[in-house]
Amino acid sequence: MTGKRLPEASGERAGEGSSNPVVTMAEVAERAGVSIATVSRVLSGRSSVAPEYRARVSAAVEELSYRPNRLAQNLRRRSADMVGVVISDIQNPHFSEMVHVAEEDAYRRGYRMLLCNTGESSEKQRSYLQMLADERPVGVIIAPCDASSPEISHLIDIGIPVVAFDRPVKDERADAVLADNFEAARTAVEHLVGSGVTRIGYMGLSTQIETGARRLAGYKAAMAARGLEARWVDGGLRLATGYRATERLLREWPEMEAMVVGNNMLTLGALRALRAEKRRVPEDIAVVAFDDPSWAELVQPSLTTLAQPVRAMTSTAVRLLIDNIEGRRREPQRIVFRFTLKVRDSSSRSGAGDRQMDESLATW
Amino acid sequence: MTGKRLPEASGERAGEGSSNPVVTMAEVAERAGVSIATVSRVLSGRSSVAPEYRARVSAAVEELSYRPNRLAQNLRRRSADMVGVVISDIQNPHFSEMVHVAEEDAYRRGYRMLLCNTGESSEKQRSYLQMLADERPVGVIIAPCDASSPEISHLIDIGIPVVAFDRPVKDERADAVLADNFEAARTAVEHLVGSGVTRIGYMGLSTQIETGARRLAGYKAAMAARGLEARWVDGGLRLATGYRATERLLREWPEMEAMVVGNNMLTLGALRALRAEKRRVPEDIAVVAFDDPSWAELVQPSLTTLAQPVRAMTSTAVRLLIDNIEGRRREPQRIVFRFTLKVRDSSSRSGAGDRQMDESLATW
DNA sequence: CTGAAAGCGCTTACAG
DNA sequence: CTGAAAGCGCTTACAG
Repeated sequence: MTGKRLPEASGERAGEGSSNPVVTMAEVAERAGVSIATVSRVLSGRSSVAPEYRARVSAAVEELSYRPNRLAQNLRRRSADMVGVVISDIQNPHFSEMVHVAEEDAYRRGYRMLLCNTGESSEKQRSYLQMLADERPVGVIIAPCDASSPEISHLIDIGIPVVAFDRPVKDERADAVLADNFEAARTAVEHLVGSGVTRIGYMGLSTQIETGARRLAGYKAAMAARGLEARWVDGGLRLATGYRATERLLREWPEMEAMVVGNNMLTLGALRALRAEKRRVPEDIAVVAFDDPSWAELVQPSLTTLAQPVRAMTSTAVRLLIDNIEGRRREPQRIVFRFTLKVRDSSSRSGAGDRQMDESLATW
Repeated sequence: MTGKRLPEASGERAGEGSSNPVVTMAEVAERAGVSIATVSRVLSGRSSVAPEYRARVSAAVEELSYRPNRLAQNLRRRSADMVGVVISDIQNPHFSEMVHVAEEDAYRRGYRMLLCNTGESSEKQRSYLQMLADERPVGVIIAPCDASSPEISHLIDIGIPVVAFDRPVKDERADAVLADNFEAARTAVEHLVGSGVTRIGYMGLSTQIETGARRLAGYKAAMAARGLEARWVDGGLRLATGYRATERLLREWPEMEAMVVGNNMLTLGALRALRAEKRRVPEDIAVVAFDDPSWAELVQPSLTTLAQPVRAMTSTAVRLLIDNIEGRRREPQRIVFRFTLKVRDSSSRSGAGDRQMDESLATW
């Protein structure tokens, strides 16, 4: 020991009558008359401690309002008590709901949520995954915009389990919670065919995104199976691109009788375009849309949708992650959920007008 | 030194040819032939280091792909490189947008986002604030459902700055970024009066929430100033309660000609109730709604709204927080933004029908 | 400018 | 069951 040193800003008191805001385990130990190891053991509950000691420690913890320093625990345990959630767009109601449920479930199990929004940029995704590798969350749930970025494998390499949500990832060690987008698109086509139309177009989510690619594939397969001509446009990711894509589809295929729309943001664009082009729904064009946002019932006519069980999917993802974290490890799992077709007025060519009129006036 | 001990799971190699996944600062120091203090100094850039040493360290960092251990940094610095964001409902588009912008701004400045969703429960808010005190984020942005919970003051006591968003907090040491809800409600009333109606009701956000209380107060003041009778109902927080409150208001005041609605979730309920009661908008009831969600233009007729500058408000909140964190501290600030009235068809009693007909067909 | 050392506040293997 | 001590991987005041 060479020089005397000042204790660095040790426990600066709040000044007020209140107790010291930064109580340490050593102080608890002193008060309880035990070692800090014993305090730690009582708090963790993972080793047995004599009842008397246990009581004394509990009392001291109580009296001092002691709270363990998470930062120290994190360093020791080499991991932060957080779950990383990587999504592409928090403003998409699909992900808002997912984030809501994930946060709730994680919190209930003792973990916090670190939220990362990639905006569908591979660049940002890489940067976030790199950051997550540094922050050492206990696990990561990701709806990847780039399924094969090496940072995903790196997370798994360093022991951070990954669950893919909505969209698969390349690395086969990751769990995956998906929805059957292919089948859902097929269902939409079958429903429309069933209501008497055959010239069914598809205005889809960017096929750059796995979800978009699967939906398009399902649409094409269903049309082919029926011997119908498939015609589609790529609607990108946002309202504005959906609007323009819809215009294009209408221009290229004026005889179109129905359309399947690739997600809820695009639907906002599609509906505006249809209105601008003076196409009535469902009389001129029947519509079935992916996702089931809260306004689906409100628009006029109400919207037939393909709803994903987002709550169940998210809870499953969190559960898979935490099973993995807490050692109930198993083979990588891949769980696929089904969509539900919610038939409302936008897809019923016949009688829709009447039904509407029953429920409301012409305008509302 | 008493007993020999095993190095605890020291740097378990990945097995693959890849380099050791957990490189430490000591290894960088060794490789560069300097002390770890020097490595730290080079990396932090906060002290001057001889150019040659600097170069050697940089090279070693590069060669070993060294990344500092955040968990260790956090313990040393006594704070995690995160911003806590506490909101009431991520599924409300108002907060989705806020979270989106907050995350983006924070990330750009080098901080991550810890997201906490209280669901308007004071209980949950307390629990989250307690948790945040443990996690030691560099700062917290909160839209409080309980302005006076002592945990807010506790955060400030322990040196974590707090910025109130949307709704003020009791503790005067916190900054606040607010919108002028009182004035906005007044604007809505004036707009409706200007379009020729006088029997204007208010279906409002729960007055338990500061925002709701201010909006109601603004409505009442505006009505009083005009010598008009104010009649209102508390619409709670959600679509379903908004629906029922609207029904109640229509029953109690059948002569009502217009209504101001307290937020976007309630609006979904109000519009459904109006439709169920067969009241046409705007012919029977003109509507002005708080918030400007993406579907506002889509519903038929399009919705006149009071839009908050959410993006600017959020960026301001993040900036205030980070100024505080990075030492550009000043007196607590209180910044109030104004709403923008977006006049669309739902509030124009005269000519609305025609205008609509011009832009679209009867149904769409 | 540089290094040796203390210390952040915990957890846990070791010895008793 | 319990305590002393090492160690998690950094940052920084101190001495040179």
